[in-house]
Amino acid sequence: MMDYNQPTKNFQKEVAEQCIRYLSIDGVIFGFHQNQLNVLLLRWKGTNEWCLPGGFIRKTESVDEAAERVMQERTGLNELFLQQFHVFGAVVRYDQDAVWRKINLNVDADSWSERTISIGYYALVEHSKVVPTPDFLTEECRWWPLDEVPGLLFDHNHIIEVATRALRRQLNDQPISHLLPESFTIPELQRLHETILGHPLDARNFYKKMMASGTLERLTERRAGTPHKAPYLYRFTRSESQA
Amino acid sequence: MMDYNQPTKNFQKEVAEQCIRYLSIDGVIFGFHQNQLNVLLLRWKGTNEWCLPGGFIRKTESVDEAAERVMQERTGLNELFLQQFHVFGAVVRYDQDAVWRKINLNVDADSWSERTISIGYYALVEHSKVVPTPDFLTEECRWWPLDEVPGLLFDHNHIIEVATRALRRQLNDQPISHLLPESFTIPELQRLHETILGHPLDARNFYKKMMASGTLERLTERRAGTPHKAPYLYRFTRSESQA
DNA sequence: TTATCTTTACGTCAAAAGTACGTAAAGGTG
DNA sequence: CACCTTTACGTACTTTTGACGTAAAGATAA
Repeated sequence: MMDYNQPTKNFQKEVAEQCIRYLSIDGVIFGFHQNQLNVLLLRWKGTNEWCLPGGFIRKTESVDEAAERVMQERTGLNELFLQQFHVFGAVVRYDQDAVWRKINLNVDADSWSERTISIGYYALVEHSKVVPTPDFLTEECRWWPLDEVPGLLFDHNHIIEVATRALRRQLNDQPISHLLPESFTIPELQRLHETILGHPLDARNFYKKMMASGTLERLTERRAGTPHKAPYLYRFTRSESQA
Repeated sequence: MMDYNQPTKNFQKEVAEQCIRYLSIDGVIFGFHQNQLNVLLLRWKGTNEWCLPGGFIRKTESVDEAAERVMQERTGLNELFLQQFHVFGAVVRYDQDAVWRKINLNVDADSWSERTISIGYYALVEHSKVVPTPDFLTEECRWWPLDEVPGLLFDHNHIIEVATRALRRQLNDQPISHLLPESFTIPELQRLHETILGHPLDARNFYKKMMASGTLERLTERRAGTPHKAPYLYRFTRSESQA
């Protein structure tokens, strides 16, 4: 069992034994809530410093499995849509000394302060279903609106930027369904697209385009409780591979 | 200096000391010749087995630099268009025993038969400028037409497939210029597009589309020596980021 | 009760992009 | 020099995209 009084030491030992050195996973977990894109961040133990969820790859698991495991642990979700989007492989990715100081880590220079190559994954999840769960190096896990994300540890702001660009590109190719609940209204879907693309869309044209795409199925129910005309609920027809 | 009588042993030692274990680069170098897409392959020393160019990442270089170095060594080119396209991270990527037998390698089980995660890059190069150069594990380096590629070592056939799909996707987004010489005719460009896409295009419509793209500049010369009407030469106006 | 306002769920129309196909001129070959 | 292929255009039609119109639904205010 992990000795939580000496987490760092044990962690280093575990990584060295079970995991592939130099190589890690960083995950950008996107959620959509109150018409905003959110990402799940972790606060480092005993500090006010935030970072992305991540982890090392065990020698016995595939890279995809490692990403899935890490994301599952932080979200409590069994299934999630995951996409590999970039390898961050610069020799100096960030100011290591500055980061070690920020997180009060006394580093064993031989084993821990070496460069790390990181494989970036993004996940699209249903915001309301996530149970944010810190890992043993962090003491808080919560959603941050994408445009309020603070200065993060490591090069994690940069990773979020690249992930966001990749997500935007994906939106052009295929419908993005995993960020919304099973059923949703067209205006809600429009807000999602607007948020990802970063600019407003014409409601009439958006409606037309979605109808023409053939990926949506109208339900008989409508969304009640709105101050105006009750919109129909829709769901994606999960035929092909979708996001 | 490398001892070429004991290449494998020294290679293993070098890798262990200078390079990042478990992690390698695999490169799919595309060229275009005689209306066919070609890839550069290497024949393993003393065998009739072919594989992709590749190599390990040195501790002192970035992943991109490693890819560039490996590709430069195999092609003799200083500048080449490189694109990271996928990480191959399965625990078992191919039948290791079978491969070791094929290449007559006696493997030190502790250090060399471990899994390797590979970062896939593809390169687009001007076919005629390449000087195919084997590395010290191989004794032949040459172009293979994409549709005549034999069964390769490791999972390299799979990697080529994924790279080809990525290249096809890229063609939709941006013009692909690096596969052609500085100046070329529209029909030559059309053959390239047809080859990448895998289906014929209408010459009239292709011409119109290319003219409308605004990325081409017509030269005053024409291509002489053709049995028919001499076509104009064009070149890409290298304004934005192009492939 | 009824006018008003916002939102939804459609529709219209024109510009732009994509697709099918026509053709004259260029440059060989028999 | 007739003939054939290829280039370098052009025309016409269809599909997609984008700007904008509007009636019905549902709440709120007078």
